Amino acid sequence: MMRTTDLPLIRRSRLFGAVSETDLAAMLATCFVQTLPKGTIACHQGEKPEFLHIVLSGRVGLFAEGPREEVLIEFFGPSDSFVLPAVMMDAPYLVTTRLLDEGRILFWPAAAFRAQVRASGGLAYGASLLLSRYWRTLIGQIKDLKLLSAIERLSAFLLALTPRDTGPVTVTLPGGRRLIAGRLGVTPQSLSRAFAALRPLGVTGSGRDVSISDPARLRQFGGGGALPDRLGRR
Amino acid sequence: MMRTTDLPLIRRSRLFGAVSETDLAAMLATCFVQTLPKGTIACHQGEKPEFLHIVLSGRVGLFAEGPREEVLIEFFGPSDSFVLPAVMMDAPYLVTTRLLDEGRILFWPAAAFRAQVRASGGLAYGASLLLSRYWRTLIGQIKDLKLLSAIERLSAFLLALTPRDTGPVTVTLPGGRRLIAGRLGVTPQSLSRAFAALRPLGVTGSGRDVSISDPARLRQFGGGGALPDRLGRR
DNA sequence: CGCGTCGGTTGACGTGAATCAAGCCGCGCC
DNA sequence: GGCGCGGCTTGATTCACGTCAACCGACGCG
Repeated sequence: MMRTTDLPLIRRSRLFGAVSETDLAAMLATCFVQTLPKGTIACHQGEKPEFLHIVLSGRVGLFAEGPREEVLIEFFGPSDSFVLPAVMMDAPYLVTTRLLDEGRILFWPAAAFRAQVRASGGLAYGASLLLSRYWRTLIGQIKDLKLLSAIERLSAFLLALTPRDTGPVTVTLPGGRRLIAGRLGVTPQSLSRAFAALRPLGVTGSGRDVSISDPARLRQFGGGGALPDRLGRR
Repeated sequence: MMRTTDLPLIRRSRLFGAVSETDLAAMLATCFVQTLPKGTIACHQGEKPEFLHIVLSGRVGLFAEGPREEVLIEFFGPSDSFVLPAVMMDAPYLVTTRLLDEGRILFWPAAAFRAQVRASGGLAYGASLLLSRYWRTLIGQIKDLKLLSAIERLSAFLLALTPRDTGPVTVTLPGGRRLIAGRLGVTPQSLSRAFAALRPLGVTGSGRDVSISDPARLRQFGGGGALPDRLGRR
């Protein structure tokens, strides 16, 4: 169930930055890996966690289910672990997680994880580092939601996808536009209009590919979006 | 600078739940406590952290500064530590923090904290627990922002302030209405209207005091707001 | 006392984004 | 080919919330 090619991916997660090889091997003894098809629901909002999940390949989305609709909160990519807070606290999931592509996921029994994070300082340190990064991405998102217009949020989001200090680029959206819309807190229609509004500023493309002719110009328009730490791929 | 009455408050923070008395004493050797007046800015958005701060008394607000305005993101109360993620990662503050009342604050030099969290598994474990709780409050807030109307958010916010399973109560808002408005992502005027809209549902009161005649009725109206873990006082 | 200030409320109006509703295009399938 | 379907765009209309502005009461102060 666990391949030799999985190990380097597992090692890369910040969770294990301060864990020795031998300790890591012992920890993984209770875990298993599964390849799951696109659309699989790994956690369901409201239920108690049975496993900590770590993404080895593919992408996963965190979805918030509301009384009327469901929106994406954040993407996770390889080497990210998700629902760590729920597992740590043994509290019900606040979100539903769904695979956005086919992907390989590491399953770590929740009780075993809690025991090990209490026993291993290195693992606990890794967890706090990981959670620190996640906190910052959420703070960035809240700032965007409260302070920026839809167009500015899209602009900031696109800029967060582009490498720093680059010329014209084309970036790949981490999902269909329906998903991006949820992530930005707007409807798909409004997202479409926002793209249209950015066209005069050099943003073009269709589907998952977006070209930005002049990132610097876009950046000065966006007023400086607040997404310094980004999750997902890489 | 540190009083004997401070110690119990320090102990109460989840940060130290798994730290022994003697270790705690050693950690606190590098720290100091200050009483600061209302309005003091403890951290300024964009700067690098010099200290980890822990609230011993009073309340602290996290503010996001945008291009046009500034809004409150979250409250912190006694036994909370703030800007922990920035200190952990030695990265610039994403927010500005300001004392909402006069308060006593523990200052813990950032470099010393980082060294100790790497050395002490108990401290790292406490940090990951604390950060887990914070993650959940932010997720709750994002869900509210994306899925609920202003009135529903106010309803959910008020309910998060009231004890579970209670009859008529009067709760105390953690700040003036201008602050609450920012926390809920609306303008003060809209907050005022939202209060007016909830009046028929049994929400009355002025200033910082709000009476709720029938929390159950309010709860079923709110569609189940998403703030299970609350920060701030207590 | 008169006066200014501040926090909050209320009203009239404007606007950004949601909603409703077509339309377009690429794709799989009978 | 003809057809249905899902993802995306576009237009017209509606609505929630922001904006501008007036007003009110509490408070502090000369």
